[in-house]
Amino acid sequence: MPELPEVETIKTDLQKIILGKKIIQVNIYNPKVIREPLPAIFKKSLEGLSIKRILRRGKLLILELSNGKFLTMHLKMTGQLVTPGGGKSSRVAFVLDGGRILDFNDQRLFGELRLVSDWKKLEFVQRLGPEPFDLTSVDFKDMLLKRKTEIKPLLLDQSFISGIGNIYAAEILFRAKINPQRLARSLVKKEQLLLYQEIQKVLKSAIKYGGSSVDDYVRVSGKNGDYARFHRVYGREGKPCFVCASPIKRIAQGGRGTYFCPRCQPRTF
DNA sequence: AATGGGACCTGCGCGC
DNA sequence: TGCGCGCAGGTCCCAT
Repeated sequence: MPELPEVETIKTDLQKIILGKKIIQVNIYNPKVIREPLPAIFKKSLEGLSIKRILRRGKLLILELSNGKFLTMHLKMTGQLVTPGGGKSSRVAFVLDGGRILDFNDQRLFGELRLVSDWKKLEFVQRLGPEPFDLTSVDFKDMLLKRKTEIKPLLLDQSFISGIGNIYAAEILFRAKINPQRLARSLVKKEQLLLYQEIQKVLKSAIKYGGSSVDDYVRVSGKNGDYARFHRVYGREGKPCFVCASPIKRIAQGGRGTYFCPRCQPRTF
């Protein structure tokens, strides 16, 4: 799915298109993605409301509505928000005033839509760690020292830091020249700072280029994000490292693929 | 606290 | 062409 840069891109795309628009009709093609309230209530409550503000927290997208409630959307692995609608894996369609249709597509049905009175009270949100751009390097260093885990799975842990997913964890560690299996608390000061800086740089740059279209992710217009061409390791198993030409390696960590360059990111313990 | 496994789902690409 | 397997951007839940 969309990680922070993709959700941020969708947020700004949506702001240009649906801000202030009224939701005329909600068509539910697969009720599974509606987590609360019951689908019929969800539909009825939303119809007639307009969209006041669009926010993001971690990988969660939040639409503030004219009655003060919030529509939260988590795209998980394959969720998309696209207009015009009509996609084949459309699960919910929002018909807006003016006739525009915003589709929530989700091939794998992991995505979650909720209509709630306070998004900040969601358990999922309560557990989220800091936003990367709100975090200071001093705090980040402290956080690293407290953790005994391998650094790569830690970057994926949304209660540690929110918004980083499998692609950007790999890209960030490559640029910081840190082996993904290093223990968080084993990083020396210089590495801690470099990691902090690369988190900021990679995420900002990915936002600037509209995110990474690897599998399903597309922008609201249906067009691809443009950051994948800057990927240096993700999905490049066996291919030569752009820096040193050694083959990129893939290992499993916590059941997920990790890509890295064994030469640029050596295991120095 | 941390780690490992499986679950939730659908679809794609690969080797045979 | 068909089949079985591994894999996929995320998160939750359970067991150890």
